[in-house]
Amino acid sequence: MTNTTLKKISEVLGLSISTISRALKNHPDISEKTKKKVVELAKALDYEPNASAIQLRTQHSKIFGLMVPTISNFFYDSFIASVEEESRKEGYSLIILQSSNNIDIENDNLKLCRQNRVTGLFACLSTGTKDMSSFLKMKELEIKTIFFDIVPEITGLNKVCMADTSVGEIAAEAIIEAKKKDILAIFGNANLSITKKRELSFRQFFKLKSTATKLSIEYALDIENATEIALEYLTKNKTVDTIFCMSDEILIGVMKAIQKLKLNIPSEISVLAISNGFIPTLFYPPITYVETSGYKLGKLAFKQMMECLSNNGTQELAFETTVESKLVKGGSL
Amino acid sequence: MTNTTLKKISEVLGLSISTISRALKNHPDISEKTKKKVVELAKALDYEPNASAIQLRTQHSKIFGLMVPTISNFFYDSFIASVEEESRKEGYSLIILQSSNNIDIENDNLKLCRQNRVTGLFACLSTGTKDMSSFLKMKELEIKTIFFDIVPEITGLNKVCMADTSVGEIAAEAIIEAKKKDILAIFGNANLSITKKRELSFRQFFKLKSTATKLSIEYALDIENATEIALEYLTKNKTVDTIFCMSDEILIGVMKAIQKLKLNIPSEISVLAISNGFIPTLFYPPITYVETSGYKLGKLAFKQMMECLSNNGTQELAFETTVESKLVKGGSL
DNA sequence: ATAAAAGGTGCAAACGATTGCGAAATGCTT
DNA sequence: AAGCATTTCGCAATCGTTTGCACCTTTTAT
Repeated sequence: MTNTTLKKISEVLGLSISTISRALKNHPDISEKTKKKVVELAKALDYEPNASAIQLRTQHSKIFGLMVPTISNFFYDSFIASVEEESRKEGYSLIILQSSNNIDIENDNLKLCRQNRVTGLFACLSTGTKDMSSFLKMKELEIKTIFFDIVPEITGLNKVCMADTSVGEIAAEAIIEAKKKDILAIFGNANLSITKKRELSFRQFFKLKSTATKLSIEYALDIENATEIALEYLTKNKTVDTIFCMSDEILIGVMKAIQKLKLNIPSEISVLAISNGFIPTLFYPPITYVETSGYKLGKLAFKQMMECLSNNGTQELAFETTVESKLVKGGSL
Repeated sequence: MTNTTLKKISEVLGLSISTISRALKNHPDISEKTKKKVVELAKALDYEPNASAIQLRTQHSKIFGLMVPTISNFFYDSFIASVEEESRKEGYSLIILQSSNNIDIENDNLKLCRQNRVTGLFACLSTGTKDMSSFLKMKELEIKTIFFDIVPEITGLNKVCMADTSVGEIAAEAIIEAKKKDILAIFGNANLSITKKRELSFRQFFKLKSTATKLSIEYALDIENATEIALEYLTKNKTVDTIFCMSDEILIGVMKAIQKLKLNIPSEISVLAISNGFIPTLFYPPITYVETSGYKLGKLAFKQMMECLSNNGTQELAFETTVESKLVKGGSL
């Protein structure tokens, strides 16, 4: 029962609740003298406003939701960390949710967000999400949603992504510049738009700039699968001089194969990855990678969220923005 | 304005708000016929209770807070993922907070938890936390707090930890069994109780079981520092046959040194780590490690939280529980 | 037939804060 | 000293839900 409320303060001071409320908000109606008294007592009594009451009254929650397929992921955890930082600065709390790539859980999570009347939602779609109706329901409730990384294909929504097209091109350009001739490129889930974009731009850049390069494309389901693919190419087909990895998972799988075969990087095999930047530095020489920063994407997503919120009422804008990427040279290419 | 409330339902049905409320909660006072009508309309109107209103009325939030020094960490992210899973099952939401090892932020975060009237808090102390008063304030407000991983030294609090003593012993035992004779053991921040426990038990086990072993102890501040230390020992002092790493960070640093020197594992140098299990598998051969599972710790912490909550009122119990650990053999020892 | 006991429902207060509006108190003008 | 503006504050409704209590029907017992 140590909870201090406006009422308690008002009783002690013999003032009305509304006066206390206004004094604490520095309302011009209240005299400096009163304000001072109130603020001092509030501090002494450790007054902390009840968020539920405020939310109920103002219909405004100071809470954001953030849903990812999984928290344990180099990209997402830095994204989360980034958004959390900004949220705190703005006085918002963050409710974190994992969908585990399960559509039922995803919907449950959305419901939780609605029940908590979150002000906004940062959402990364789970792999299998086709039906966007739950998300559209958020829109009806005026819960601003920013989609990131894995985003719906329909238009008219707020989305932030890595500039996947340029990511593919940067990677291809780096390989061509290094004069590599026989490339094994391993991509992830072929159904995701992110994979499609990266692969298409990667391929097209080669077609455009270097006809002399041999390009083998494979898709890996997980780390083990990437290892298998790499092992097969590296043992059977000894001509491959470079392996391109679309993600950290694939890089990890490929590196297992390379270490197992005790191949020297880059003299015997070159490696290039698309990565958040952590995994590539675990190896020696560090792997050269095209940076896709969850941290930067988080900052962008947050910025966009704040714009959505400030742009309140007027017209319903929807942006699609991207984070540009760059090549970070290690010693593997 | 698509928000359905009890009031709206009551108006449509010509019943009172209280009847709707009770019908939806399956209260025995309400007739089956009425219940059916209400439930159906609620579904049709997509009724979703307003969490703020419920919290305000019941003084009970269905929200947990979870604070870690940083989200981007193999151990913490799996801990978070684990707690999130359980929370969802129980209908709780999770507010995630990072302290960034900054005491001011830590206090801000605690304040956020208080304002949101979280039901419980999972807290991992930041490195510099000496003053526990903010945490004790939580206790006054009857916010159940479970400390994990890095916990306060004072007693009478709920704590869950890895069984750090046995972790040290398991590691020492594995090294002795492998008949290693010249060990470099690198630990982390020497001020943390977790470091002290692990080091002490590690040391004592050697003193007890193997007097013939040479043991060099060092402390690394970060990844780079670990690399430096390892490089120095491995180049100057060629007799070291095993490196023990207290954490993933240190393992990463050490592996950089080993890869740089192109030393063969385990023929030229053996490695043993304490780890969550992810990093060790990135290398070939996989590193042998003593498992400290953030996932398991999360499950334990959650269980303890639920016990705290159910044990409501009666007596104020405080438990200190631990997760046992085990050796996971790779090929590095 | 009548009183008592269920059964079904509604009233109204409460949770803690915000806010439009009105009222009292003060100061100023002439 | 009377009138008016300004400053300072309180009243009361409201947000959506829960819940103790009272009320009105039925049914059941006598």
